[in-house]
Amino acid sequence: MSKIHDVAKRANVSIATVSRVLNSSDHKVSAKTAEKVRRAVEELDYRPNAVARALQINKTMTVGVIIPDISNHYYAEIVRGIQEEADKEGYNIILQNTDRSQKRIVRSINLLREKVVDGIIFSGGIINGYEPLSVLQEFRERVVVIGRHDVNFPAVMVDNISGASQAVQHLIDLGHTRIGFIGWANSSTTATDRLSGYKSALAQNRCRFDEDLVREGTLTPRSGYNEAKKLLSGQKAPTAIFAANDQMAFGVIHAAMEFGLKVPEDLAVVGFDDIPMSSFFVPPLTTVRIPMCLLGTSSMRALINLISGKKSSRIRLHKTKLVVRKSSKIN
Amino acid sequence: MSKIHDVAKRANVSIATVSRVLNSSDHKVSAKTAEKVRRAVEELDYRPNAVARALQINKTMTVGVIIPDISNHYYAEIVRGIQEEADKEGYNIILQNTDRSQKRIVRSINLLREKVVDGIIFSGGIINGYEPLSVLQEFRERVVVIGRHDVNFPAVMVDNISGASQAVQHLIDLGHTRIGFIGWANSSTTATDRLSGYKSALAQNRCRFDEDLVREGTLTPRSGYNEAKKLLSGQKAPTAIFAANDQMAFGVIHAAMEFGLKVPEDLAVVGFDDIPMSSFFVPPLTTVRIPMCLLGTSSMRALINLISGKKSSRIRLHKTKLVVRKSSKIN
DNA sequence: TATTTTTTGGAAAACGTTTTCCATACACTT
DNA sequence: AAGTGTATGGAAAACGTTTTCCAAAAAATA
Repeated sequence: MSKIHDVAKRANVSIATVSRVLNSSDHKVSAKTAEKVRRAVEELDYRPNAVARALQINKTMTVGVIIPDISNHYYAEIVRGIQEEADKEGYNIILQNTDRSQKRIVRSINLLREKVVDGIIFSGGIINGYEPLSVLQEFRERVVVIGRHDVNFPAVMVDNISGASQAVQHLIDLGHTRIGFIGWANSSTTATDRLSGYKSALAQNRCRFDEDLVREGTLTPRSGYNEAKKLLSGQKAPTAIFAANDQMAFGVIHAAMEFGLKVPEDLAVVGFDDIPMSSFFVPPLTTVRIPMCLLGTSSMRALINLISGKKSSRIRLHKTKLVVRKSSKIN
Repeated sequence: MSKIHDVAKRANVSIATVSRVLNSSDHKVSAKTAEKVRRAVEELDYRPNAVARALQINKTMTVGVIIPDISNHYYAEIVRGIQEEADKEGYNIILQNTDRSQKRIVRSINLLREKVVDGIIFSGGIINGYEPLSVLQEFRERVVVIGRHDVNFPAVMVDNISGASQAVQHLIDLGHTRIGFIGWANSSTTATDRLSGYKSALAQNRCRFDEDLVREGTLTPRSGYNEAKKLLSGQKAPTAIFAANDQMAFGVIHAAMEFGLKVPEDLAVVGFDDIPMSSFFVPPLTTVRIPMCLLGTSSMRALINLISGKKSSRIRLHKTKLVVRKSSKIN
C-alpha cells in the first residue's frame, strides 16, 4: 500500500503539494504540477488512508444505521434508500441490527460512538426508555429518527393518518358502511395514527364508529386470521375489513375463504404497506403504499443537512399512496 | 469526548497503565489499579477512539459487504447472517449496494480499500471481468465470495445441484415423467447448477431428457408466466414444472390458472429459494429452501478465519432443504 | 533589472491511540 | 540488610494523514 509520501517522491513534489491537489485546497497549484501528481497517484494506484484522514480532520464520512431487522422488507428498503443517498455524497454506512433488544440498541450506539461516525439514523425499536436516549445524547445534533415524532430528534415520518383515512374512504366510496379495523397494540405512533385515520374517515362520512369492529392483532398473518374470524362470526359482521398491515390482511383473506366468503364480493379487504407479495397475492391486495425507499433517502438527506449545519424542518412527513387492486373492488 | 489522557489523570495512573487495563496486555496490572482505571472509565463514560486505534494497530475491525441489492430478500438474509456473526466477534460491517453495475462494484472495492477494512465479503454480480478481479487483488487473502466457486477466492456455496435434483426427484416420486424446467441464462454457476441437478435427477430415474421442456426466463414472475404459457401450449405439455426460482414459479401458477389447469391436480409446480411469500401463496408453493442466513454467518466465519490466519476449507457447501407444500402434492 | 506575485518545498504539529524502553518504587524473600 | 521480583510511571515513537508557517524558487510584471 503506497502512501502519500511515495506519491510525493514519485511526482517529485512535496507531501504538502500532493495533499493540496487531492483535497483541492484553496492553495494554488499549477496545472502542470497537479497533472504530475495525478499521474503518480494513478501509477501507484494510491488511495489515501481514510483512517488517518478521519483522525486528522475528525470526520469519518461514515454514518451508523440502527434498525431492528434487515431481513424485514420494510427496513431493507429503508436501508437501500439511505445507502443510495449516502453514496451520492460520499458517505458510507455501518449497519446495526438490534432485533429490538434494548441491550443491543445501547451496545450499537456505543459502538458507533467508538467508531466516531458522523451521525446516526435510528429506526424502529424502543427509544424512549431512559438508557438509549441518554446514550444518543452524545450524538445530540447528528441523529435522525425514522417512524416516530414523539422524540426530540429530527424525524422522518409516513403520514399514517391520511393513509389510513384514504383506505377507509375508498371502502366507503365502494358503498361499505360496516368496516372492521385490525390494528395492533404498541406504543408507537404508527399504530395509533392508523387507528386515528380510520376513525377520522368514518367521522367525515358520518359513519357510526363501532367499538366492536376494532380489534388488535400482532402484525402477523396468523393474528389477522384470528381477529378476522372473530369479526366475521359476530352477529353484525362487517362487509369490509381494513387491516393495519398487509400481513394481517393476508390472514383476513384466509379467514374469509374459510367462512366461504368471496373477496371482494362478500368481503372487501384493504391492507397497509404494500409489501412485494401484496401484488401477487390471490386476489391481489388493495393497500396503502409506503414510500419506504424515500424514507431512507429523506432521512439521509436530513442527516447530511444536520451534519453540515444546514437548516431543515424537524419533521419530514411523507405521503402514502392508495393502490387499488382486486381485494377491494369488484371487476 | 474524553480521551485516554483524561482517564489516566482521573485514575491517577499513567496512560500506559490505562491502555494495559483496557487491552488486557501481558503486562501485569494489580487488581487495585485496574479497578481504579475501570471506575474512571465508567465515570467519564470513556470510549476509546476506534479511528486512532485502527491507525495504530492497523486493524479496523470492519469488513466490507458488497451485494447487488439489499432490498432483495436473499441478500437481506445474507447480510443478516453476516451481521450476526460479525457482531459476536466485535466486527462491524460497511454495506455496499452495487445494483450489479460493474462501475459501482469497482468503486465500492476502492472505497473499502480507502477505509482500510479488514476483509470483504462479495456476493452476486459479475466478478470475472478484468477490472473487479484486479482491484480485489489488493485484498487477496481477505476476500470471501458467496454463490460462486469459479473464482480463485474462498467461497460459500449452496448445493444447487443436489437441491434441484431433490426437487425433480420429488416430482418423479409423485409419478411425473414429463417435467418442464424454467431456468435462466447467466454466466453464474447457480443457473447452470440448477439445470444440472434437473438433468441428473432425470437421468438417475431413466427419464428421457427433452430439450423442448427446458426454457429460459429472467427470474421475474412475468417471465415465469410467459415461459409456462409456451410450455403448456406445446403439443406434449408437461404435467409438472420446476422453476429455478420462486418468483418464476408464481408466474407459472398464474399461467396454469389461465389455462384452466388446477395446481397441483393438473400441473405440479416446484420453485427454488423459499422466499417468504412462497408459504403464503395460493396454493402454498413447494420449493427448495436455501439456508440464506447461514450463508451469511458461514461467510463471515470464513472471513474471520482468513483474517486471523486460521486454516479453513476453500469451499463451504451448504445443503438445501425440500419444503413440500400444496403446489405439488395432492391432499 | 528590479519588483511583485504566484507556486512550491521543508519542517513540524496535530489527531488519539498503542507500545516500547528504562527508570523507579514498592513488596516480598532470604 | 541485601537481593529479587513485580507493578507502575514517564517519555517518546509510531500509525498516515492534513494543515500551518515560513522560506525559497519561479514566473510574471513594471
